[in-house]
Amino acid sequence: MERVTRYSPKRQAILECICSADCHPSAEWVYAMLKPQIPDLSLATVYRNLARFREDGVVLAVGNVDGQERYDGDTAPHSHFICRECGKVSDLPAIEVAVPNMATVGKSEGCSVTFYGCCNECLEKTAQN
Amino acid sequence: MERVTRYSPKRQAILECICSADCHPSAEWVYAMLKPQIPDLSLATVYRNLARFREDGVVLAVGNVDGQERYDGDTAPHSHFICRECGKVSDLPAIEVAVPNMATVGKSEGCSVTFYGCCNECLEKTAQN
DNA sequence: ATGACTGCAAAGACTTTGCATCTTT
DNA sequence: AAAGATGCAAAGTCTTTGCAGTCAT
Repeated sequence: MERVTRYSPKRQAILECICSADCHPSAEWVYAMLKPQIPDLSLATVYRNLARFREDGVVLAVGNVDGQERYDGDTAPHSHFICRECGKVSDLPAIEVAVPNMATVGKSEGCSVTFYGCCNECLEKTAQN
Repeated sequence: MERVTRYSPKRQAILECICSADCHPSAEWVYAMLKPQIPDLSLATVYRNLARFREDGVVLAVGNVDGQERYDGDTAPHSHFICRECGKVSDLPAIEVAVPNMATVGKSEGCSVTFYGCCNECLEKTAQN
């Protein structure tokens, strides 16, 4: 009953694209990025593989920005900063988080720490006006 | 250029519903909850007011669970636990978070700490089988 | 009266899915 | 050959929006 995973150049390309990107890309972004090199790539394939990667824990979902889910190929623990103006997602160091009452609600398997605000680029733009 | 906010019994009901709920409801949930008491309530009205509340900071978006955004009427700082099995959202105490490199990326205006795992109810169900 | 609020239905946006075809093993 | 992977287009979901009627001030 084991599901076999076969090699696929497209899957490989999608994974490498996410892992080499430093922008925490969306499915659409990955698609747009690879389409020139792989003309017969389908957006559905990107979505299908992204879902697979997430199941396998190879990739993490960072959160929804302007309606699109953003992914991170870096699974090492760290936190994020999301700009409310331009939607840019930046990395921040990992933070030690521990909650006393955890046992009262359930068993934690992961934690996401996300800061929201205005990135430096957008702050500058605002200051200029 | 000021936008005036008029009184509306439906808006009032929606806000009270969210604030009195302890389940971090979705738009659909609020609608289903109020529909019996307010038969001519429209789902669009729930969405419109939810968006307004969020703009005004009266309500917070907790995150997307199974495709639906969940809201929290408690704006006091605290963290959340989301069960991957049943989607239940539970409250946890606030956590002190501070990141050294914050200034390198932008100006933080808020922070969200969310734990993911399996809630106690689901753990029990799994254990029984 | 004026402008805000709402219902309804249509439109939008993102993501998933069915099916025939192509690939990998 | 068997089963997985993909393209394409259709379908699904959640959410937003246009418009005309209703309501608060």
